[in-house]
Amino acid sequence: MELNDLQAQRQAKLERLRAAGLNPYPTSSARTHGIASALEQFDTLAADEAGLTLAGRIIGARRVMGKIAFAHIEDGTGSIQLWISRAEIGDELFARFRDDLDTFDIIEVEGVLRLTQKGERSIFVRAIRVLAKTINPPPEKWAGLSDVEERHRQRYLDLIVNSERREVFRARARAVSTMRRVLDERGFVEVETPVLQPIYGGAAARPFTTHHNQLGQGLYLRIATELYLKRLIVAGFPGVYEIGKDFRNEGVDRSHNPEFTMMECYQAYADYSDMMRLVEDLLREMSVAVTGSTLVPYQGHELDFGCDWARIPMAEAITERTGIDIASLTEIDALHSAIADAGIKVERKGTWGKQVDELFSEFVQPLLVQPTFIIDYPVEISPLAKRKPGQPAFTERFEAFVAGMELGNAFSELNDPFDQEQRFLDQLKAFDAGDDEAHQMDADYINALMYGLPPTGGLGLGIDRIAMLLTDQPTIREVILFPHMRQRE
RNA sequence: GGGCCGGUAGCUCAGUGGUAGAGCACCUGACUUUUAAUCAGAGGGUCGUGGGUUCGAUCCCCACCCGGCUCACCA
Repeated sequence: MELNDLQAQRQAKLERLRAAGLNPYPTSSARTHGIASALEQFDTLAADEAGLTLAGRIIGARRVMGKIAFAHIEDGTGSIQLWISRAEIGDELFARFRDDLDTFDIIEVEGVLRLTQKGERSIFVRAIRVLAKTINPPPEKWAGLSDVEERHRQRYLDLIVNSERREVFRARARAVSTMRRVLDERGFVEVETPVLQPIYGGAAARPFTTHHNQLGQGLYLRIATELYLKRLIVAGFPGVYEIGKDFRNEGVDRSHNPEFTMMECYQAYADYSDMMRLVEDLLREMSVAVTGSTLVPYQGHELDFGCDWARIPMAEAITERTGIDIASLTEIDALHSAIADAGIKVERKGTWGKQVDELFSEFVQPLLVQPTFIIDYPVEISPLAKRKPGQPAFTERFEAFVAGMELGNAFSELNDPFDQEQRFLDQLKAFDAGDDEAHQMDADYINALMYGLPPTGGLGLGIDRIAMLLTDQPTIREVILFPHMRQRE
């Protein structure tokens, strides 16, 4: 291991500890209290002059004077000041604290709680022991670690130094546990389905590929859990859900990470309207659990998860923003002509469904700040959704939008095996025509449908994006502990 | 993938075609109530990587690597 000067100095201190017969990495701590609990009981413990042992990482500067020293330790529950008197602990231990310990070292102190003259709650130290000597020095005292790349690559250091960021991940955990609680209470069964799949499906995306050596089999990392979960509704579960990682081989930006966490749930004898109410309920409960309110600040907006979400048919939304009535322009050429006649600047797409999606993404989606359901998507871009009665070109599908971001996708699940087979065949044609995100044919899924899928409502929600909203973070990387980074030499 | 911006000490950042700078941190010394402790002193650099131009490149040119923003693509 090559060490720089600062690391070498710390290693030398470590060797001095060893030379003095001290183990710089002992097996356990004799801690009697967490710091937060010691502070809660401070008055009582201080009055009793009760001896206690605390442990933690030295944070901030050590303030060492000739015969007295101060420092703070932090243990994940809180932080407390150490008050170290040379007269109390003796010359040798005082010198060891001064000469062989550093900021970031993890130590254990025995002593009594006592207020300093300045009134700070402190532990008046009678003994010190090293629990883990650190080799790497801390970043700058005030600016801290601010380089975004380093914060993401060395998340552990980011979270040590910028300890308030730990709250973002605690909040994310509260959001997920709330989601689980709500789903569990409603009778959904949490299940786990394959990540390694011989056929991928359930979303429009390019997959990662991998390989099983012993079986000599090519495999995909799942892009969605959808088709396996619906097999379980066929199997007789009244409702199932899975919270797990999906993997999509696509670009990285402020709202996309190649691996991301998705919650998908399916409910027998329900439809997409039920899923809309479920989304409303989930986000309402999650926002309260995370922020204490249904009014959530996000990047200068105030999002309201307290009331019912707007429900706007996609065709209406597009007509309102562009003047183009996609419902009456059901051929690609007619749609292109209308776009040209209206003088609308938008990228030309090769198929009607993709063109509609493009109009929507360009002119409608960015405006959807408050929670909104866009409903009734074109069948062409919804190969797993049931057709809308009386409007066969559209489906009972919605996507949930907040702050211009798509949070989720849901539909009344297509359960007609013949229609489903035809949709897959259409997807294969699209794939052959160059749409590399088109679905594969999943014959086993068709076989499952042929045993009967009850009318089912299905929903997928992006957990990372919800975490962004509820913690007011501008990018998905700030709510992912270890976001994908290009490998560094 | 395109465009723009960036990479200099452990960290945060200045800077220049001619010996590489600051603050913090670190090290040495002083100091018995600090909390951005204070005071005095010292050390610390393949200036992202590789080429090129030049008497001389951290600086100019080219390529590449890594990142940020943005556009494209996408859930």
